[in-house]
Amino acid sequence: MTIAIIDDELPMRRLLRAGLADGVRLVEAETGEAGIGLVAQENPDVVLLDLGLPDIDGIEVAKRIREWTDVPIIVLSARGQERDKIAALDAGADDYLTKPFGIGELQARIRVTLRHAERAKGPNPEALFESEGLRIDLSARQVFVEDSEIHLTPIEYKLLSTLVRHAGLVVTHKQLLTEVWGPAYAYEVHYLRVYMAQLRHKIESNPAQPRYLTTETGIGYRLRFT
Amino acid sequence: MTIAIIDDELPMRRLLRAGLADGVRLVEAETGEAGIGLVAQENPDVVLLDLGLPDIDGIEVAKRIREWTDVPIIVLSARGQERDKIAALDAGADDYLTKPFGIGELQARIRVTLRHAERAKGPNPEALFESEGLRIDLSARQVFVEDSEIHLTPIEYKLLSTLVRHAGLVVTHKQLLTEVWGPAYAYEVHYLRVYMAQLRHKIESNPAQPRYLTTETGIGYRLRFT
DNA sequence: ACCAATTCTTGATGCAGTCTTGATACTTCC
DNA sequence: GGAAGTATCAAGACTGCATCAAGAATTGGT
Repeated sequence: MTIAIIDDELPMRRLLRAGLADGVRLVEAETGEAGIGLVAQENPDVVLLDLGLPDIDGIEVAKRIREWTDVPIIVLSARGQERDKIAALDAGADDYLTKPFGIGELQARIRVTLRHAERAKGPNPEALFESEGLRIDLSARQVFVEDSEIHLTPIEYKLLSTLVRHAGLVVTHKQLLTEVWGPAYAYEVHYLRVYMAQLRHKIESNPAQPRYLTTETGIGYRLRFT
Repeated sequence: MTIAIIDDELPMRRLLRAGLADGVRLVEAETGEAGIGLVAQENPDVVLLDLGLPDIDGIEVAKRIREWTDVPIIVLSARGQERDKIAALDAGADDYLTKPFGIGELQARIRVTLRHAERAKGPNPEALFESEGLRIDLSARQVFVEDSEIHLTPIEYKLLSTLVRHAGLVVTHKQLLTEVWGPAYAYEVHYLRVYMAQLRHKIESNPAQPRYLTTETGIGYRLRFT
């Protein structure tokens, strides 16, 4: 069992260390960026996240982590405002505790998330797609073609990452549109065509005969493995 | 979407009705026993549970519900003691809000539980037909013949998947036509002939003497196992 | 707060793949 | 042997796809 702590305050980390030490491996980060990297590297079972980080906002950290993993995130924050809680929970957090909190309650809430994880566990989605000349790292938000990094616009990246999360499977037009542009755009198939063309130009060596981003006529698109 | 409320205080139930009314069906019970029956009967998507019930304790209600279902339980309680929270969470509750709480926070926490439930449903089981040289994976929308993938057009695929869903059984002309082309085409048997021929050419090694896609003269077609 | 650069949206066009339809030959059962 | 049901082939109609390009909106830097 591994628990990741993303918090810049040493006293809080000490408290957590003292309260969680039994048979658990703790890994810690003091900034948002470091925290995201830590989660990507350690693949912990639970993430304890403070909102008041020195670099990026905790909400943003939660969103970034949610881009590639469903690991339980429990927010520990001094902010008790309702709008902070709602924002954090909707950003992908699984629970929200206001400081100060009892360590026993935190332990109980960790047990709840583990119970959920136990029930939900299946083929965990890979945070990395790698195939010959193409490498896509969802946790680092980086795409490499033949070992050189490629710049993608936000929509291009979101579209590609959606395909990566379902790598090998057909993803329907509707599914892509709702996940990338939102439910209101579920039938704007033209957008997909434009952006698939752009992605192919950036990723494929011969965009007219794609190796990776293949068309499933009448259905959607697919990211092929080989 | 159905939400079950187990609470004996009318003002609280009124508050919840007002705050959750949008497109949600609310079912209510005032006692623990009635609440357990309600959950069993209505099979709600979320249960909101008060701990201070007139008959049995809320903790006990949570345990009883957990004996047969994983439906999300959110405890709403006036008791703010840590030991109550721990007891409730360990009894099977998924979240614990202390009264008074903001209705917005409750809505957000309900969204979290629904997210979890969505994820726990997981990939649909047994969407796979496999027999000697033929493999059909409905979830990936892929068809393999002798380990090499076969490309099917949308109608071809829909037709084959309909046969797969009734693998081994005879599927009538009418049934196939209504499921693939729609009710308006229920008697266009000619379409079936054309597409069955195409499917056989793609799937059978000897289309004139089909091993898998067999004709049931006057009735329909069948996908044989061996 | 402004300007420049990037990114997003939208329309138009040619093309490829898919569907529909008709004609014809074959098979099976009575 | 005839009739109903079935298989096959092929061409035109049609839908869906790729691509280019220009104006609108947004973003980032000063």
